[in-house]
Amino acid sequence: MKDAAVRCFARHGYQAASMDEIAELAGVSKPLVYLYLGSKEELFTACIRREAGALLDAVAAGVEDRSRPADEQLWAGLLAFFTYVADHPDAWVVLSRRAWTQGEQFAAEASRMREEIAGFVAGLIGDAARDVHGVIAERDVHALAQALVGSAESLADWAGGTPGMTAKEAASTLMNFAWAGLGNLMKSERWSPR
Amino acid sequence: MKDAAVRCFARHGYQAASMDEIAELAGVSKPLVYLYLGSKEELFTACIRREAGALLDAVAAGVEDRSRPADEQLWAGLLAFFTYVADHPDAWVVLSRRAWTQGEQFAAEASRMREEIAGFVAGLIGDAARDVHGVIAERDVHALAQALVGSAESLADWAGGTPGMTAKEAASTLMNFAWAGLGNLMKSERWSPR
Amino acid sequence: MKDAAVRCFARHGYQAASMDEIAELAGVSKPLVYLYLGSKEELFTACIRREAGALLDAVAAGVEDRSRPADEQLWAGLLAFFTYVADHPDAWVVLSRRAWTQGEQFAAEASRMREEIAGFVAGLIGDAARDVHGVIAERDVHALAQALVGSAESLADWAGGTPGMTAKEAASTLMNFAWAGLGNLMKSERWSPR
Amino acid sequence: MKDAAVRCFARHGYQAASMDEIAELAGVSKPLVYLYLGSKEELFTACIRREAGALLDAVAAGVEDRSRPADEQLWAGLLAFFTYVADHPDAWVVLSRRAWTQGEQFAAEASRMREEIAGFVAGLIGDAARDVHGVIAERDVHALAQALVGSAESLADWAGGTPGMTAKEAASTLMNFAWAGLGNLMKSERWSPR
DNA sequence: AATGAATGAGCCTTCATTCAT
DNA sequence: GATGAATGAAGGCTCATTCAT
Repeated sequence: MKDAAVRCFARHGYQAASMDEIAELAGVSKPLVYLYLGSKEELFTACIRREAGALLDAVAAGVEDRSRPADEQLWAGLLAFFTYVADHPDAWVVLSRRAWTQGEQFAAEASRMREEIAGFVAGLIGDAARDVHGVIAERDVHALAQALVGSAESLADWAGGTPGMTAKEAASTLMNFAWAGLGNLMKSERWSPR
Repeated sequence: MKDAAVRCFARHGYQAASMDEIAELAGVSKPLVYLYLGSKEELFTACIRREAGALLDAVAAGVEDRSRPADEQLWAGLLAFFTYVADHPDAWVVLSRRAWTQGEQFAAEASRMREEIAGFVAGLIGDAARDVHGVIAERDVHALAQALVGSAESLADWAGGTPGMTAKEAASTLMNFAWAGLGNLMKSERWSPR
Repeated sequence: MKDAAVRCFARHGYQAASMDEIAELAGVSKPLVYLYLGSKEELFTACIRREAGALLDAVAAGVEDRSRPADEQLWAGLLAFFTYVADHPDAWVVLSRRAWTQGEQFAAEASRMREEIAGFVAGLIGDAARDVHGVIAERDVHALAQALVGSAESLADWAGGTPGMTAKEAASTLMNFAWAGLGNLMKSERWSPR
Repeated sequence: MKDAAVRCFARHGYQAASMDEIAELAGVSKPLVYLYLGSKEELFTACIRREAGALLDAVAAGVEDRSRPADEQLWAGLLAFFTYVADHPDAWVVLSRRAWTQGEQFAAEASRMREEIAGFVAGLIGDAARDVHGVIAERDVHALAQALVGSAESLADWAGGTPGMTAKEAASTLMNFAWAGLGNLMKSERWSPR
């Protein structure tokens, strides 16, 4: 039943999705939806929470061991992320920033997940910096995490619309793109305008 | 009048924005809005088109000279982009992926702008590759462009919510993040899982 | 089970009372209510009938002997009425005119009880008239009965909301108010506009 | 438009009256009702307020001169009341206690009117008591006012359902019924159980 | 005998959209 | 050219009522 809701929300967005359609897609009557999931708001929140949890779990399961080298962790996390998103396109649509237009309360819900991922990535970047004895400002760490997460999101969207683009390929592209840049930053080899 | 519409759409999103509010904010009567801009859809499309054009113009003006070195062009473009976004937050809200309500046809409109920027970035990447006599697959070029654009979007959103974050700082962070990664890719120094 | 229904109907009125609440308050499941009492309408009708019967019985028991002098009968009846109403506020709420939702057929049900009481009162008035060899039109008898019943209802409601007002006090007030008026009417000492 | 609403509320009561029917009866579309009168609650409140005001005005106009003898004032007020009720049966249905089932907020509204009338009547009774140098407890005055108002309400309802019953007749019956009773009370000729 | 589970039907409310002026 | 006034259509939510067990 929540699956149907996620499908509808993914297709039309929160506002445009109608409870009628959700109920019909779920093959049940509307009052039943209200009986089990409460209002439309609660239903949406529940969907986001469930999907966010599943995505976080998938990534955590992929990373597996938080004591491995940072680059391996990042690689594993990216791979798990792209794989999950490829396998659950509707979930991704609901979670991605695209869906954040609707009312602050939902933004908060999905935003929490994003921040958790960004925080995890920021942790990795910090670890990596320590590994190479590099220095990097706290603020830069967060900005970089945002950039990395953003590029992952963007690539995920793009991969979703590009037939033949595998999760591994996307993860690989992003890893190459990001890791060298991060490495240089840590070694303080900064680019600067001439 | 379009300004009012952009403000409303930015504040509430497409669906939640009401024509009543737009008309009131514009200081005119509702029928006038319909007379000049047609339906709500057309109005939104027109807004997006206008704002997208302005953003593209700003970036183009920043880049200025398409014969300069690729890194300088990228830097100038990023700086122009972050500056414009900081100066026109409402426009950015409407243009950013956040506003791409599912199931609507406006996605196409904003998507066009995004693709134009991504194409420009892809061109830069190709140029840079040629400059260093590097090799890089066509598909990778596009994937990288998507990643870069995505990280720029993400950073723009994040900067919008982070007081004291200047456009220059954001551009600098992203430039450092991206340029080294691109450079390595071009030199075929790829990261690969052990 | 009917007790629960009466409580609910008294609290919320017919329309606003929900079968869910009634069933819950009765401590049984909803289908059981339907099994035993049929529809909501039938349930309400049954409640009214039961409460009306109980009220009538109480008054009849108070009057006791239909051969006593009319004033004693009236006094006894009033006292019994106010006592019963004070002791069963919910029953009174359901029976009183307040509950006669327009357009429903239950009006008939409660109305029957009211007419029975009014008829009894009318009989008393007729008896009293004969006692004093007075003359009084048939129509006047009924009008007076209505007036007396109405003032009793009104006083009952008022007493319900006035702490410290006893049944005896209410009955006494009404008896004084009514008896002299009736007496005068019977003696044809009518008030008429100057 | 409010007329239609009053008619509907009178026919079905607050809960059972539907905005659809009100709009249809008024010959306008439903949104128009909402535009002018707001929600169903506001509409009902407005109706009650209007009708209560009109009824109070009618009675006040009938009484005309507050310095006349109390019995004349009462007579004039009763006549005006019964006349108004006979001429505006729907208004009376909405105002009478029958309609008070629905939600406390409305009860308060109509109750205000009833208390105003009861207060006026109580004033008359007090005046009359002073005229005959009678003594009567404050509490009795209010109880009697309630009784009188109640009998008026009851008679009004009954007259509404009794063809050929004129307002004058009803007023006359009630005046006879009440005035002697009040007179006796003031002269302390109280009835008491043997 | 008793109930958890399910629904058809309807109501209040809103909003994009259009006439008549 | 501009608008006050009006509406068709649709959506969220509830409730009396009934099966299948």
